[in-house]
Order: sequence, then structure tokens, then C-alpha cells
Amino acid sequence: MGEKAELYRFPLHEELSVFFSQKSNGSPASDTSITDMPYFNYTDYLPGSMDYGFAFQNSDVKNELAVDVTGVHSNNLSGAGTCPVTPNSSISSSSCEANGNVEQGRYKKADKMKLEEEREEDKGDDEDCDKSKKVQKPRKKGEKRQREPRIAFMTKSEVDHLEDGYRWRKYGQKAVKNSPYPRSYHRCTTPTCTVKKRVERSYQDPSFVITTYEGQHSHESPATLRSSNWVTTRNLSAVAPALGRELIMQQLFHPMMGSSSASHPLFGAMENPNIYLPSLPDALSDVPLQ
DNA sequence: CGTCTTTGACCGGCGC
DNA sequence: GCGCCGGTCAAAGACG
Repeated sequence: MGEKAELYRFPLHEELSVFFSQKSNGSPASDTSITDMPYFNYTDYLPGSMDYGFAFQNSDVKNELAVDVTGVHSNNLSGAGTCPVTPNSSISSSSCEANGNVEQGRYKKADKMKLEEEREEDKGDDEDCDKSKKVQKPRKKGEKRQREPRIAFMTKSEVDHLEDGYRWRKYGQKAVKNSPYPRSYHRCTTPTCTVKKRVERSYQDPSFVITTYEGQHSHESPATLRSSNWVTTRNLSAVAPALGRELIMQQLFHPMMGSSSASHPLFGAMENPNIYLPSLPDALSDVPLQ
């Protein structure tokens, strides 16, 4: 693939403390104000009406963290997240590609079956719908579309689609209002998995890619399945950023999950005892990590 | 030939 | 009610 995403190191405890303590109580925990951090922006960072909760990036320390809290306030806190890993981490891209094949050849058939099943379910209600029109999954009247919780990442990268260990199928692309860069829509290719991902480039700083995950994987990442040694002490430093980021997300969205997050399907790699789990600011968690 | 991407059309939600 | 906009569908084409 030849992807050239820049590798980010996970924010240090202090750095995160600054961020989150300010976010939570409005007063900086140290001399470093979050507003002093380059590239920092709240919601106005993104074009269109993407509803991110906040976004954070610090060009000096080369880290990035963005969290979307959309849907968190809703009744469903069941979870969201994936396992993004920047492509040029020491995880070999070849292993990622090989792992990708796990799902190949399964998508189309299964997906079609899934779609047909869904349609079958709705048939009763829609018997008299105009069949000549394109069929979008009909919803019952008055039934509001439920949005899964979303999580957004900003990553400095030359390539739009970052390898994250999962396989995605692109199903749409739209021009973004006020932005020269289009937004692309992807779905996880695993048949039973409903996770979606949107990818767009920041119009303010085109070197940044904004990736938004929606939903929760119902399976492990093909990459983690493929190799239990996916994360070792050798490549730990490179993988830690993504894992730590995941952990942050997890803690943000699921303060009660605590240690159980380590066995969450989304975080299979965390089961590896070699992984260092950075401690998190107290504000993030009610439950100790380990 | 199977899989994936592209792309125009369609749908629903929302603001006016 | 109307128009705008984000999100999705699915046919057609590209690709390996």
C-alpha cells in the first residue's frame, strides 16, 4: 500500500492531564494551557456539520486525540471503538495485508444475505412500496434513526485510509460543504459487523486526516486474530500510541468498564501482558485500570 | 470471475 | 411545504 502516515506517540500522562483536567473543570492543571497548544481547536476544526465533541492535537509532541461524544448522551452506552494503528508503526504492513485476506471472499455473499434478511424483515410493512424506486432500508414511521456513538481521530497522514487492522468496504463518497476534500464512507466487511467509518481530510490543514468510527466491532481485528504476538516488547513503543488512545476512548465512554476493557473484543491486543497500559488521569476513570 | 470502487440518485432529518 | 444536506444504495466499471 505504501502508506506514509506519520507515527504519533501517545500523549504523556501530564499532557493528558492538562487536557482533561481543563476539559472537566475548566481550570488548567499546570502552566500549560490547552489553548497554548498549537493546532488546538474545538468543534470549529471540522467542515460541514460533523458533530465532534472536541478535537485535540499538539504538533510539538506529535500526538493526536480526538473524541466524538455524539450519541454518548443517548441511552446506548454499549460502546464504540476500534483499534487504529498507524501504518508505519513497527507492525509490519505485510502482516496486516495478509491478515486482511481472512475476510476476503466472504463479504459479498454474506453481505447480500444480510441485506436480504433485513429486507425480508421489513417486507410486511413495505409490500406496497414503489418497487421501481431504489430501495433504501425503510424505517417505520415515527421511528427515529438511532445513531451509534462515534469516535473521531485526527491523524497526520499523506494517505486518506489508514490501516487499522480491520477490513473496510467503501460504500459512498460525498463532497463536504466548505471543503475541497470529499468525505468517504466505509463499512466493516465482516458480515455481522455494523461498524462504519468516515474518512475525510481537514480543510484547514490538509495534512490531517479525520477518521470517524461509528459503532462497535462484533469481532476481533483480523490483525490481532492472526498473531497473538502482534504486540511485543520490541514494537511496543510504536503500538502503544494506538492502544493508549483506545484506552482513553474506552475510559471516556465507559468509565465503568475498567479492567474489563482489556478483554473487550475491540482490544484483543491488550490481553498481551507485554503491553504497557499508560495510567490515565483520574478524571477519566472511576475504576482503576488493573 | 470475484471483489472493490465510483458515482448519481434517493431518502430522511432538520431548519426556515 | 420546501430546500438543503448528510448518509446510503446499487448499478456500472475497474482491477487483479
